[in-house]
Amino acid sequence: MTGVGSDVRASASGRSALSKRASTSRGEARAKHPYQHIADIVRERIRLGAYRPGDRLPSESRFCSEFHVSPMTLRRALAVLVDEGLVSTEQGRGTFVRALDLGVATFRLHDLTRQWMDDAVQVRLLSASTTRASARVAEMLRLRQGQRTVYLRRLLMRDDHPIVYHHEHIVYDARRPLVEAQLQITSIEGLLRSFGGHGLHRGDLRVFAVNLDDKAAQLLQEPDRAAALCLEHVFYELDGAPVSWGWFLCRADQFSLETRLGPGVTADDPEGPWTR
Amino acid sequence: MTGVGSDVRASASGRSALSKRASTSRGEARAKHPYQHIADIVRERIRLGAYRPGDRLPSESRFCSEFHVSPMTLRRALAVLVDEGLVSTEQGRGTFVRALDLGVATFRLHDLTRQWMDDAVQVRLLSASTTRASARVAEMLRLRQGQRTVYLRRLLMRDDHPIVYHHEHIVYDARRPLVEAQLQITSIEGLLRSFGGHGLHRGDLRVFAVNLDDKAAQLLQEPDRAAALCLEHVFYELDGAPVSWGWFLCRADQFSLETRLGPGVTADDPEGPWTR
DNA sequence: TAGTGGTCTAGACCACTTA
DNA sequence: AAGTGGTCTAGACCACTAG
Repeated sequence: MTGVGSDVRASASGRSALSKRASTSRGEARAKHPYQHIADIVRERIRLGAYRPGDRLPSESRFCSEFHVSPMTLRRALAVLVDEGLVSTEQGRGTFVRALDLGVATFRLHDLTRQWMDDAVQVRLLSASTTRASARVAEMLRLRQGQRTVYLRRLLMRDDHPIVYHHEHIVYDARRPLVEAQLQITSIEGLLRSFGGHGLHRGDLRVFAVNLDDKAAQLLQEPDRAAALCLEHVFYELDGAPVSWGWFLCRADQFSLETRLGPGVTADDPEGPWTR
Repeated sequence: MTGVGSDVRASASGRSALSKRASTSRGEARAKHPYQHIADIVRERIRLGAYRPGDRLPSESRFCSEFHVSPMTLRRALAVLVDEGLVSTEQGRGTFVRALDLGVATFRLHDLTRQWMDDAVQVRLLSASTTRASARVAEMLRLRQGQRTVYLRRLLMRDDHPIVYHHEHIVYDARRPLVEAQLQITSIEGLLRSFGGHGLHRGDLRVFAVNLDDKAAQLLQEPDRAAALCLEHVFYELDGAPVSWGWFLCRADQFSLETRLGPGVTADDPEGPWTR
């Protein structure tokens, strides 16, 4: 298939008079841009072991010659692989295939949230009350102890089963309709959007494991002290003042963060059936 | 400070005869590349609210005029902000400031591993034995039940306190010195590198919360059923065959994944002290 | 049709590494 | 000094969106 593949331009875009874009004539085979095509080829070579971890790749100028593209385009292609964590570059030395390294893995919170972005998921407001900031809340929201805050508790349900328990302390500010707006929320989209929708501008997030206390366990229909994934958040206003501090407690059996290291499988090529 | 800042070139590199690089003469003030400088300026404008969530940014050509750089350079600058999740681009429509969105947050595993990459952390091999694959192990490693595997258990200690418990099933293969090499490992660097060092090429990772069973709890000196952050891994050979399946069980009080949403604070500007 | 972002060219000079 | 990656230019054409 993609195999050797020199002269990328001929098979993709390029302004070379012939071929505005390959095969738009029959609407098949999504045309690839040269940089994507090159990235795919090099990734495939890494996957197949033509370039092995620690190896230095051919220099950029060599690649330019091989693929008949300009330096900028070749560079763009390599940037894709750098971005994927597959290779790393060192000025003056070269571009190297990275060995498997746990450290470079990244997880997207999207993987978590899309699990509760389902339409079947409903938001149930458990309680909403104004309170006086405890010492801890005051510290997190940079208030003086005893100042007014609003305390919200919500339960996210799917098919009448609880999956996430959320609670949150919000600085009380009569000028801002933040709280009123939050009380209206009954959908997940609304909940997630609400954080960004009202002047909130920055946030700090933290994911860790917790044991559910008896109240939370009961709400989530889990055994007492069951483990849960906790997503803690603090949101800030434009001027840097914290306005919200809260936690999403996610049932451990429903939520995880996943990712892949190394060259992914680009196309078909189902890489197995493996049974030794 | 960075403020308005038109004509980025004059204050940074550029080939404009004058100024090879600003202020190399007294070795102060790390010179910025134009694209970095522009990204900083635009990020600052977002942070200060000059461009607000949902707003369309000036078009690329306008920015080019303002900063006196070429389209490619301007584009590079915006790419930085796209990468940070601060703005998003839509072909034919424009570039927009993103509202706060939980979904786009990313966590780096590096944040986890650097917490145990400390020199003070030691690796203790608890046991190493050849076993026959159970149904579950066989399924994960794509073996037939009863085939030979190696089972390793390790404890990571800091200051004589256990922080991570790792165990792992490895396909037994006399040709490969993988297991032998793993047995030698006494440092963290060695452990993390070992995954990449022996032909392993790809991996799937998963992070979730678990309750420690009594053995694990005892080893980690935690109460029974304490919550822990579990990092599960499966590593594959070049040809796609799985060779290792294991878990890092991390004490919940020692490990978390953290990240920030929205425009970070670029330079000084300590954005506080906040007490209302 | 005008305006926007997306890609690409064919060079150039720079900073860094290695011999 | 030679070779490598890093940045930049001053345009060009394309695909997409919206009036």
